Amino acid sequence: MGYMCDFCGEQRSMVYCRSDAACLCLSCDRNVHSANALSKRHSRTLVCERCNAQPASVRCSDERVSLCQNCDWSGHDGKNSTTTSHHKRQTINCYSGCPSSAELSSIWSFCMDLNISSAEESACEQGMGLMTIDEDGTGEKSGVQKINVEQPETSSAAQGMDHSSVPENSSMAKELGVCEDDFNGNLISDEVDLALENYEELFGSAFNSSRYLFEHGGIGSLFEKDEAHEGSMQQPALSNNASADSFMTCRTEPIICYSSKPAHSNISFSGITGESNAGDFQDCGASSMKQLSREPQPWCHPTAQDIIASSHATTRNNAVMRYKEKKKARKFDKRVRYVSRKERADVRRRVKGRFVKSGEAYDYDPMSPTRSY
DNA sequence: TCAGCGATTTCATCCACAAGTACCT
DNA sequence: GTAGGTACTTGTGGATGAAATCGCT
Repeated sequence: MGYMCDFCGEQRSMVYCRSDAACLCLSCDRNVHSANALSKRHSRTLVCERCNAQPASVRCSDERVSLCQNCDWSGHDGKNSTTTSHHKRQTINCYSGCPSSAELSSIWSFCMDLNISSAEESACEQGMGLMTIDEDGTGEKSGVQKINVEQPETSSAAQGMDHSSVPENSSMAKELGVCEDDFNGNLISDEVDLALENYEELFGSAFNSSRYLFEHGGIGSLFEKDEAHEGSMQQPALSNNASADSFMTCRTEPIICYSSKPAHSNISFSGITGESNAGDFQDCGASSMKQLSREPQPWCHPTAQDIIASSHATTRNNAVMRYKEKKKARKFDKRVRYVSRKERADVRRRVKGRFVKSGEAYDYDPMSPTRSY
């Protein structure tokens, strides 16, 4: 199972383009970003080798992996391991333009550590060799621009958010959109929507990988801190009285509302549109939750009431997280369903952004930015 | 604390037309 | 059941303006 290039789907993705929100192999990166002047300006960086979904911001020289901010936090926050927090980390610079692998090596001194197979490298290089790069005449071979990324704060500083900026508990819950159940205890979808958005804004890039979540202790691990803090097991749900601290200590967004009803019957996702297919619904829906609810949860205490309550809360939590993942993907990853139509639209002439009939006057031609009048 | 106002951001809309889909013969 | 023809629907991206939001007084 690899994390393949979003463009060719053949090579392993190495580079993350923020502008395109896409993970690309080196060859496609160079290919795509040599297409025009605008694409050349796209800021790219390595893709996180842990979650394979976010742009890497630091390189851990001890583990020899590139990590995004979230994975850096989770891996080096000193809570998982007292040793990892002392790992040496190096800022990963972004770049633009169309650098060769050699130039990338100059940008990233650790580039020699990258796990590029020789075959892959050669394939990429071969691909690069086939490309014609439109130089900008500055004498810079490929117009590569090195962009400094902000030095990530120390893990502890980053981890320990400035609580002074956090609203009061009640208002915090309101800020986060922690939903007030209606009289039936139902989750109000719009408020969930708001909650997730606000949470992302507050916490920066989201910790969005459920796979990672399960690999690192499962959902139960989310509440370990609460458990320790509270001294007793609480249901992993947050009521209106949920403390802000509990939000802050759970980066994995257990923004959920406890309901006495089965979770899957309460959640309606306003974000689901006509574009969503059946699989989308299933993905957010009850089937997986039913399955989860049958599975023993690690945090459950053996009272029947707790088991039922925790199970409901857990399924709801899981559903919200899955919904959040999907929403994030939907928000940042505009999906082109028909490439041919996109290609057509990309070359169409326009007047003030609107398509015009062929042969008529236009003020914008994507193929040659000239005017017909 | 609230209202008012300008600045900034977000989002829906428009356009032409090839491709996809549904229906009929 | 299959093939061909016709009519209708869908989906693309950039510019734009309306609406929402923000920040300041």
